[in-house]
Amino acid sequence: MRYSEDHKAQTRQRIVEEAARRFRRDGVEATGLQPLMKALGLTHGGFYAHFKSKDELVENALQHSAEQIRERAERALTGEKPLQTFIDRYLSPAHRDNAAEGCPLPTLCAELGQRGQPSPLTDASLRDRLSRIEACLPDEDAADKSVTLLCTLVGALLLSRSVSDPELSAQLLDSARAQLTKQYVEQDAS
Amino acid sequence: MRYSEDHKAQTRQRIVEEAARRFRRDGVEATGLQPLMKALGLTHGGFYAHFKSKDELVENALQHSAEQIRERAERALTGEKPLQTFIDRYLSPAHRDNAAEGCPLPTLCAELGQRGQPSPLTDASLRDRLSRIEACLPDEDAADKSVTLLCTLVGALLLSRSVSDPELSAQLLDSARAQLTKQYVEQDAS
DNA sequence: TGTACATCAGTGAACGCGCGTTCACTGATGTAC
DNA sequence: TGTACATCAGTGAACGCGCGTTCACTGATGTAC
Repeated sequence: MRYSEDHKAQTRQRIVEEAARRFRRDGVEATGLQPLMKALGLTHGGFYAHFKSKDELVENALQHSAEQIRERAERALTGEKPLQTFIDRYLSPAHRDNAAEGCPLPTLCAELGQRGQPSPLTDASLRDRLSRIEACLPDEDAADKSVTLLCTLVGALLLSRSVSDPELSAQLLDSARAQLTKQYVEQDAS
Repeated sequence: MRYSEDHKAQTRQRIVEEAARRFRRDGVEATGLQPLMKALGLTHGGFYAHFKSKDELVENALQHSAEQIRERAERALTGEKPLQTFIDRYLSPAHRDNAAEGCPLPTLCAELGQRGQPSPLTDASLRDRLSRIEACLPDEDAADKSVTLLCTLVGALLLSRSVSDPELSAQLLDSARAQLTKQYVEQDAS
C-alpha cells in the first residue's frame, strides 16, 4: 500500500517517540524492536524501511529525548524561582515514577557509558544543562555548584528508583530536596 | 573427577568473586555465564553444580560486593579525616576507571531498579552506608546531609563514567569533590 | 475520464546468534571390604 | 595392602528462546497515457 505525502515521516516520528519513551523507561538493551513496532500497530519487518539499524534508532531517539528535555528545562529555568522549581520537579515522586517521560540521565548513563561508542550526545546535553543551571546561581563557585547540584539530582533520582522500600525512596527524595534547597536556594536569596 | 575437601567451595567462591567483578564492570544482563566460566578455566555446564540459576548467582555476587564495600567503608570511615578520605577516594579517577572493584551503586542501580524483584539488598546496603556517613557529620541535619552527600557521590561517578570527553569527566569529579569538601568537611572543622 | 503501470510502506516467514538451561556422560578420587 | 565400587565436579553437545536483521512479497495509491 502506498501512502500519501508525509505518511512515512509521521510513522518514523511515531517510532522515534515511542522508542525514546521505552529507552528511558526500560533501557536500550531491554527494548526490543518487535514489541516496539507491535505497540505502534506495525510489524517488525517494516522497521528497516525507516532505519538501517537499531543503533540508528537509538541515536535518533536519544537526540529526541535530549531536545525534549532541553525545551522543558528552558521553560522551567526562565520562570520565577527557577532553581527551586527545577529541584522540586526533578525530585518529585511523579518524576521518579514516570521514567518514560523524564530525564534520560539516571536510566541511560550507566548503560550508555560503557557501550562501544559512547555517544557524544551525553556530553553536549550535559554541558547545556550545566550552563543553564550555572546561569541561575550567584557568581562564586557557580561552575562547581552547578555540577554538584546536577550530580545530586541524578544520584537521588537513581537511588530513589532502585530502592524497594517506598519509605526509604521517599526519604531519599525529601532529604535531597530539603538539603539542596537549603544549600542553593536559600543561600541565593540571602 | 572427584576433588577433595573444600575444592567445590573454593570453585564456588571463585565464581562468585569473578561474577561480582563483572556485574559491577559490565552490568548483570551483559555478563554471560559462558564467558564467565571460561575466564575461570571451566566449562559453562558445570555452573549448575554450584547454582540453580543465574539469579541465584546474582544474589550471591551482589551480597559479596555489598560486604566487600561495607568492610572497605568501615576501614575508611574510622581513620583520620574520614569524610575527606571517603569523598576523595570515591571521586578519584582510579575509582571511575575501575568499576569492577568499586561501588556497585552507580553501575547496578539503574539495572536492578526495574527488574522483576528489586533485591532488598540495595535497601540494607544503602541504609548501612547512610548511617555510617551520618555518624561522621555534626548533628544538625545529619540525616539529610548524609543522603545528599551519597547521592552526589553516586551521581558524579555515574556521570563521569558516561561522558566521552576526558576533560569533562575530570571536571565533574573535581567540581563535585571541591564543592562537597567545602560543604561537608570545612564546615565540619569550623 | 478511464486504464495500465510503477512505487514503496508495510507484511511475515526465515536467518544466524548468543543467551540461560538441561542432560547423558567422564574419570579421578574417597570409601568399603 | 590391594581391589571393586560409589561419588560427583566438571564436560560439552543440545534445547528453546528472543534478539536484530534480511528478503520475497503485497496491494493501495499516485502517475502516465
